[in-house]
Amino acid sequence: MTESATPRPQRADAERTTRKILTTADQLLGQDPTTTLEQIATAAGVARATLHRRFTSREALIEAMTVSALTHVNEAIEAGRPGTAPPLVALHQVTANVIDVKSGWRFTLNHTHPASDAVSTLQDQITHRCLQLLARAQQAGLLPAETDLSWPQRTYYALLDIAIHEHAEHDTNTDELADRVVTTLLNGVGTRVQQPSQ
Amino acid sequence: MTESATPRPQRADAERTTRKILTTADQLLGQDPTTTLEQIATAAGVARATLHRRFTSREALIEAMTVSALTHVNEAIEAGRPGTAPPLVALHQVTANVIDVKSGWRFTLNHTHPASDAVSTLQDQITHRCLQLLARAQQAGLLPAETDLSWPQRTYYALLDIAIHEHAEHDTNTDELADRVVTTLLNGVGTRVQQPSQ
DNA sequence: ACTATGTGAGACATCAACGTATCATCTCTG
DNA sequence: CAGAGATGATACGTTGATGTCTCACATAGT
Repeated sequence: MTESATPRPQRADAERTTRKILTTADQLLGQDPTTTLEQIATAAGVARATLHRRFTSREALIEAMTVSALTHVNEAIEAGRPGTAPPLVALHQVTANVIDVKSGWRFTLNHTHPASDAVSTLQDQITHRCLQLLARAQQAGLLPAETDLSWPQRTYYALLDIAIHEHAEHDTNTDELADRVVTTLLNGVGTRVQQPSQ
Repeated sequence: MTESATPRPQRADAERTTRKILTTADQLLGQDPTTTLEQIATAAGVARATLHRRFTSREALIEAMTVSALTHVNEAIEAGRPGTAPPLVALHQVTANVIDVKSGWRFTLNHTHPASDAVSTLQDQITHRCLQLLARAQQAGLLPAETDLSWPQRTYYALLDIAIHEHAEHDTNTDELADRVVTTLLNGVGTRVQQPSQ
């Protein structure tokens, strides 16, 4: 399912260039969404013409970035075995993997772009896997049985974002961050016992 | 401290226009950061020339938006008496107020702009008040004593963002959202509360 | 009612980003 | 090695956002 149906196999050379452009673009656009295509090309070490040869327009570039990023995230999630490993284990593993991958796609994955069909398919897959994992956690008694999972999901996403930020800024260890995310998700940041105030 | 040192008092008429431009700009830029000044002007019901008269450039507009938004947030926080009310009460009240205000400044408050001196002053005030509130919560035993407050702070911000999103999308009741934010912040979404054994 | 101030409409100039095309040169792939 | 493919450099045309200016008209504030 990876690249079985490619009509024209791209030259290895070119593929590297494409990847370089995509990652560089995310990096620059993350700092400033109005970054010029020329700036992106220069930073990627290619001529502006080359960038235009690959991506007919800015939109096309962002679309490609989105597809690439979502694909990587999907793979990262899948590598955590969210459907089979014990919920707590899967939760940690998936979290760690996603933190690593998402750190490289901070712009692409944060702004909600118009979403083509290819993109929304990938997004649905991610959402589905996430909800599946949370549901399994729920069945295992980690989450209250009657809870609507959308709030936990949003919370999980938000905590992931924090962790990704920390990861990118301070190079904090991924596993430590994953642990903090999972712990905070399940237990919050408060003290365990309800204290008699004062 | 509001407008004591204004050299030329703006006409009431004009002030309304200014406000309208600022809020409209946030709304449109939130949907698409590349929105044209002309689109903003049109949506605000003014001529493009008028917008240019008020704000010499796009940068100046965003700067003004930022100052305005941060000022409102500051007031919203202050209205929750974060320094004097009982921590849990203040936490809820501040949260509710901020949700309401921030809902109207989703673009401005989400992108980290270059930060002028005026802006960073306001940001510092906000950060300070937030940390002050969390520290009081910590002293009251709501947070573990030895914890570094930066993670709770980030978590709080993130949960606020979720709530604001919900508020803007589904018109969910502010107090309900504030409650959910505070509860999630302190307890997480897991089933941990009354489960001493098993 | 009078005046300073704000506004809309439109014309105008500018400029940077974008997109395309060409050609010489290089590099992969078989 | 040979040819197909990829790239860099450069030039060119187009477009749209931006910023400025003018003038007639409206509106607020007194």
